[in-house]
Amino acid sequence: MAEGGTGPGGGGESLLFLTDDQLRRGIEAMFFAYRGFTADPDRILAKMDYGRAHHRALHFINRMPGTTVTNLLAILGVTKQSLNRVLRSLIEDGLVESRIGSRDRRERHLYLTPKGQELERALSEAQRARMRAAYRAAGPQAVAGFWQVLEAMMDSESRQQYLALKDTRG
Amino acid sequence: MAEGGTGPGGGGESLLFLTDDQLRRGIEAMFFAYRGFTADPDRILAKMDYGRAHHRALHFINRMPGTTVTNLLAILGVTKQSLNRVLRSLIEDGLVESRIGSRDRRERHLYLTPKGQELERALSEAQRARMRAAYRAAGPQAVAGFWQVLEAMMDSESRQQYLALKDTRG
DNA sequence: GATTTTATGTCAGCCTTGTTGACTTTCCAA
DNA sequence: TTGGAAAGTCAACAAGGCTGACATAAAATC
Repeated sequence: MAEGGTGPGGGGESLLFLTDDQLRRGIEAMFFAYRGFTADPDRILAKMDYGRAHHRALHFINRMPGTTVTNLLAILGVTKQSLNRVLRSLIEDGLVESRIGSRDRRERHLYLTPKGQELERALSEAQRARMRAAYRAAGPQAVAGFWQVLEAMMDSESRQQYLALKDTRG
Repeated sequence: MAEGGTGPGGGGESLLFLTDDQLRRGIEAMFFAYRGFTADPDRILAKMDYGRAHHRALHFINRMPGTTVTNLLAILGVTKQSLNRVLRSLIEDGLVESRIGSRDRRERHLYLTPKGQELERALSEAQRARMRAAYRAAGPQAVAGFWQVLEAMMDSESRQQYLALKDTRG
């Protein structure tokens, strides 16, 4: 009882934040927060004939205009058959344009059309609004910690993809 | 250049952390981190005939022994048909026990059997191990910020459920 | 006591989004 | 010129969401 929040061994940092209860709290926070995170775009998508998979494709095509299908596959972590079904509907509906590569004509380079940009904008603005509110409520120091923990939670491959995108302007 | 991290207007807090780039960073961090968050239990579940839905049911039955079906429904946010499919297989396989309520005999109270506890333990330990590593890498201050932002991101109903669980011992 | 409401379970059917496997077409590069 | 990579397609399947309809038991209410 004498130690309070300063740590047991006097070794400097407290390890109280590593108890099973604190870990469980993080697990449940991730579960409930992710539900909120997806809720707003999901409502928009439900009105059209699209799902979360379409949103993810639109997001990353917007972030990496001209990306190839193979690259998108690696980022999304799904099979090409699964992605292809999504891409096909986006292309048919005129949201995504697929251009044959000039250097390597086997490759397809993906771009959002103006219509695709419009939907992407609506979806991401809904998501940004919630993120903005959360940032504002928590403050800049909390946001820095939020990034740190999430980054440390990623698989190394995801982390590399995340870091590669991090300093890229949208 | 002169302002650094102290903010533009001298109004106290910097608002640099609210730029669209910082919001986008949070969005992508959630996407990639959630993938890591579910990866380890998913690998265990894939060996058995279970999925993420079974994991979620096991988690919350473990956290709230004796909970009713209706309560679990509210927490998981799915339909009773969807939950029932999952519960039926867990009960058939002897991981979950469903006891008729003593006060209200319409209610079913749900408990993990020893076998269910064993699987839940394996799944949550995999998830805790990753969370522990992330906490350790980021440090206690970052963890506090991580909780704050996630909590602010939840819908109010989810937040109430989260807070109700937060101070409950497992 | 009769009626209504609540809690649960179940059947049927649908959708999205993931999977594997087999196969074709295109086309770069050795 | 031929092997193999990149892209796309078709078929089949599964998990896990959904809606709607319906059944049953028990509690609550009139």
